Amino acid sequence: MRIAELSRVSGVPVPTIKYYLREGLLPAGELTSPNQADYGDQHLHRLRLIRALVDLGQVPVAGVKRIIEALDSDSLSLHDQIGRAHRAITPQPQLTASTEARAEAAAQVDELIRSRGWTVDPDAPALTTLIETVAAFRTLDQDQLAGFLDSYADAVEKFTELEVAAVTSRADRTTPDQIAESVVIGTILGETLISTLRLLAQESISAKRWKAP
Amino acid sequence: MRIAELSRVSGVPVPTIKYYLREGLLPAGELTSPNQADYGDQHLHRLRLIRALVDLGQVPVAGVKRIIEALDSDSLSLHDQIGRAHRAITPQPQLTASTEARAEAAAQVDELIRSRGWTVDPDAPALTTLIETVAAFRTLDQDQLAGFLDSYADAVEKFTELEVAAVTSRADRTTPDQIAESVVIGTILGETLISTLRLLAQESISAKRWKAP
DNA sequence: TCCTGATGGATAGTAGCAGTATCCATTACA
DNA sequence: TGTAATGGATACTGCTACTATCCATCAGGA
Repeated sequence: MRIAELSRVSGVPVPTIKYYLREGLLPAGELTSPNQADYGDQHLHRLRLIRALVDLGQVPVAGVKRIIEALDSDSLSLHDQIGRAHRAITPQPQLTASTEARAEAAAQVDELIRSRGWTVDPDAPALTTLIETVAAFRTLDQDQLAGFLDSYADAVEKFTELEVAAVTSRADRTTPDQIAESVVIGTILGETLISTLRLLAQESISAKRWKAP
Repeated sequence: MRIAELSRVSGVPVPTIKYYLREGLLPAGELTSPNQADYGDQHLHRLRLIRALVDLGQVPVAGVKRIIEALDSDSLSLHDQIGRAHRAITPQPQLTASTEARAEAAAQVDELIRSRGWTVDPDAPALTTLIETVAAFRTLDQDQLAGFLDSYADAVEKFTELEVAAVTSRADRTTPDQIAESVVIGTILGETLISTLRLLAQESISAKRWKAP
């Protein structure tokens, strides 16, 4: 398939495909002559993955690149592939909390992780964001929300169990590469799923409780 | 307090504060002379809210403005305030799915909402995103993840119950304005909380299951 | 064989976002 | 009384994610 057809089938404009090629998100097609290349199904698949991560997952292009590099490096263990994908999508936020608020929040988070027996790299960027967020709740006079941290963690563990089940339910039928891809898609698009479901659930409850008659 | 002190206390640079003033995110201080204005605690509080939404919640500045306008308009019912805040943070993604995939996904989502008895505005932008995401799962050969939609919704309802409890637990002690603000903070920072907790839970499980020995 | 239109590859340009920087005529206050 | 800060206006910057243009080929139909 040539680039025009790839563009037509995927719905991605040709200049954008060229841009993804330049950025190394998409592998080059097989050159059949100095100015003709052939693209296959794997290019279409990759392109769809890119668009899903960018459009739905709101992952920046540079992040998609890091994710793809992790997926493509078969020398990495699945755990390391997942770790890199996580790092690629965890924004390192501006540290905005006061030192005291952060220390308090860090203690609460540490206690949470300890009591749940989670194994977490102390350098995980998500940890910083979590601490900063808990601190923000307090700074914004929303201590009661910070108090629900443990219940939030309960519900989150449910998701994670679901996802592990979803991934392992196919483990016998797929290659490690496909498992890694499933995990990445589940992590990123799963978040979009959760947040939109949450919005809808909230809207529904809000309508029942507070809608003007 | 003058702008320099507001900057020092909040950690936000003076030019940025001026930018927020220009954009109407922050109300002007009270002018005590043509070139001196006085800022109070409500300015500091507002500034902290802005930074939390921007830095932690990843809400674009234009979205923060719409949220603040919703919070400030006391003519709106709580339900409408929440609705506007939701709209301000729901991105309208590029429609990327094929017509058939979208129709299938829409049917699944409709069925989900019907079976749960949710009251959802058919124009809710989150609905479009949800349908597009479910369609993307299928297009990316991850049908098994789409199949978990109902279980995801189960877990999401738990969050929403938690949040309603958190908000109403203070309802007798706060004004409607403060309830609306709590809901907004809970919605947006709550999402940050959920996604970082999810990342940590995944990392922990991934370490236990797949970490190279 | 000739011509039209597409292609790969390179380079340059653009729109939007979130600030930063600069300037100026005041004004606070040591 | 002079130095530093302020409100307000305008201009500039860095970054991201594309778009546009150009060009020397090259495929495929008339």
